[in-house]
Amino acid sequence: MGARSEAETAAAAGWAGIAPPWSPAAKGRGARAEKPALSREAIVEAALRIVDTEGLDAVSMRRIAQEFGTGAASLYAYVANKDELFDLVVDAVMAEIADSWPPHDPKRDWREELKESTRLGVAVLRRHRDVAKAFMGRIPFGPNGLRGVEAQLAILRDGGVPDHVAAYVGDFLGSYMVSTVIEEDMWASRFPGATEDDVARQMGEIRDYLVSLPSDRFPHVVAMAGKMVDADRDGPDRFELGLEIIMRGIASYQEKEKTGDGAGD
Amino acid sequence: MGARSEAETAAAAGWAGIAPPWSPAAKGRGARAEKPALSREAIVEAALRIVDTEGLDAVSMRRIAQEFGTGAASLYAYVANKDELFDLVVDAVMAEIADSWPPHDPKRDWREELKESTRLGVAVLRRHRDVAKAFMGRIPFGPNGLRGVEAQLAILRDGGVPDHVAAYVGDFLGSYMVSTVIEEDMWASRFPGATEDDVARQMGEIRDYLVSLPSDRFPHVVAMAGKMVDADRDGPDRFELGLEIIMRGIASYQEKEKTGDGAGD
DNA sequence: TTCTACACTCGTACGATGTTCGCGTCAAGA
DNA sequence: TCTTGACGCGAACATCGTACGAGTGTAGAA
Repeated sequence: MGARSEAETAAAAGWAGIAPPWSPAAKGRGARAEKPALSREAIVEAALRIVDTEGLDAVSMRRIAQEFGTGAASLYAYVANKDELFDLVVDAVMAEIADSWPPHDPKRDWREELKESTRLGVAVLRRHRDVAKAFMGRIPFGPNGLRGVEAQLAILRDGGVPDHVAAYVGDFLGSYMVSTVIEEDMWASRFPGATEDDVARQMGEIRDYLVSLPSDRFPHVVAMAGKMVDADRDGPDRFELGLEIIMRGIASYQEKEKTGDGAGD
Repeated sequence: MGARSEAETAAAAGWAGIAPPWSPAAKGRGARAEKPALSREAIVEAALRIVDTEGLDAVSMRRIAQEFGTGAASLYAYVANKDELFDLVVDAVMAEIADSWPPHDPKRDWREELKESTRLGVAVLRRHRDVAKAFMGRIPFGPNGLRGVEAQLAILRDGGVPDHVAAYVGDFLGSYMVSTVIEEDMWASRFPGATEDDVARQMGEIRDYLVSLPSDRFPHVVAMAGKMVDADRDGPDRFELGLEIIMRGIASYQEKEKTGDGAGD
């Protein structure tokens, strides 16, 4: 319990109905006062808020219910189970991502458009701590996920990328976004409560460990220890490098001018 | 309980010490008969065996202990906690992967070598059901993980790929392998107990759903539904396509001949 | 050979988790 | 005012990871 109003405390203690007349609870079921009433959207919002402040692992049905001053069972009237709830959370984040994208401009270079989309998407994921973990093993085919896919396909096809490549690249870039953020968050989440400095020191220790390996068996690892570990710090550079690698790879499939020739599948 | 010997059953029931003299348990601590004695390696082996037969989520400390006819508490003498155990499992799989790789041959094309490594790695991951999920958010810097990194770096650097690119590509390909297998397994794991046909039907339904979308708002998704969903079935093709995209991207960074000039970092 | 002390095993318990069941309460209709 | 039906949600269940400490077999000392 933290700072909570009397009304919330009353509701949380199960006083609904026997609350004193000056309590909002006395005004009837729907008038449960400041806290938003239970609903699918409100539950998803609350879940996302908890992700932002306490991390994905802190999201439990009880913890969400607590946000409404009630018990976990109440949530099951609006959500089938935790898995479905996470589907909704993922789609809510996909909405943020798709909303962050500028409208498709066929005159721009498709590589730049795609890069920018991916950058913006990663930015949204980063804003929500480790929500990226929830994306793993989930098909983003909710309504907002589809908006994102549609936008990506528009860029790719207008850019002259063959359909069978374009059909795959959406998933590919999605996975890349998610992996990127998960990996970035790894260091921090592995040592909960660690400060930036702690993380930096941890990475220093790992680099020292790599350097200390027998250089006859691990010559390349020893030689590259600095580049491998330090690179993890300035994530943007790594991320941009991967992005550029992917774009160049895709570009090599680009049909410079659209001939009627089908590449088959 | 499945088919188990009398000795195991006795041990499982907590009869250690009061077992009848003809029971193997009576022969003393070390002689617990057929079942391997508790040890770090044996625990990791058991965990991996459960992953293979029942999936990653079925791996609990109790379930592993059951494999030895004992309780969960006994495992903590060999393993600090479940997280460390999973580190060991991951490294054990990394050992399999690294062992599956042929020795580096500088005369071969580095792209082909790298592709083959990745293919073999994915094959190992696939063999262990959804063990790939355990790789997520884990740095593969165990002894065997390092062997793998070393091998990849050797291929890349000998191939003339600049160091700062090579340092990143190892992680990149690792993520790609893991994401690939997780995505492939997604369909199956989402509907536990589903047969191949069930999965195929599920995917058909999704394709139908995509086709049924309003084509004014989702023109590209509707047009590409077939290519997007069906492509999920023959994973190898998608996987190979991604592999080729990555290789072409990396190749664009390749220095054709090694000049003394350092690319800096 | 007997006794002592140590190291290790593992039953039990604790606090979490997701989910289900059904009691009890509230608000609308008769 | 009384009845009725819907639904909120407290309590319970099965499962999880993990800590603790009593009990056990073994090895070394006497």
